[in-house]
Amino acid sequence: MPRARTLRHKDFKADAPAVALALIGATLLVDGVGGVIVETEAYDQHDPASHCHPGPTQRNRVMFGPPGHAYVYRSYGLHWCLNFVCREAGHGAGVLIRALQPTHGIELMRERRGLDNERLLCSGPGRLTQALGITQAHYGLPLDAPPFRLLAAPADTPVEVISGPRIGISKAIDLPWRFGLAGSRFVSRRF
DNA sequence: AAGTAGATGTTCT
DNA sequence: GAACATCTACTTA
Repeated sequence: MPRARTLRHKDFKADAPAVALALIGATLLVDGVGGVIVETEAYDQHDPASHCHPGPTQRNRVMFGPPGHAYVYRSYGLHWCLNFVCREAGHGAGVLIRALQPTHGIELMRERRGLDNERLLCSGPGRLTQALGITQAHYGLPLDAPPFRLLAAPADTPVEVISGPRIGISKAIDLPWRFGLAGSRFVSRRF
């Protein structure tokens, strides 16, 4: 099996829904721990549900910088959520990573999550950051350098992607900007 | 299976 | 103060 291609800056120079769709099937590792991305959501500046909708602020500033970097924020005071910055500088846009199928470092993820059930290790944006050890310390870091590793899905195995409305928001609820790997049991909720 | 409450910190009005 | 890109534990059926 050939070594997978590392995703680079260029892979994030597209609008958020296109990047969110393309990321399904890629492998995300943080210090060697992680798995296959099976669920994402797109957010961009024209979208009232997005953190970058109001323009640059202290929290969202990384989304107005170069693509291919991590935007990390705290959700409901308790959880960290991981986004990938996309599109060109000057416009805010990002892709929320919502679920992984665990493949690497499963024992460590079990310890961090305090759970045995593999299906529940990374099936939600707050769950996967806990399993991978992501915190504010990762804010703004490039995705093509340690501790991150981001590998493209093998080109010879096509992935079937489904989409639907995003979860947990109250604005722009009809945009079908949630993407998932068809049939995966590791998504946070059924489509 | 489905619904609800409560935990908690940051951002915004 | 209110809202919030969430999760868990607990209830009710």
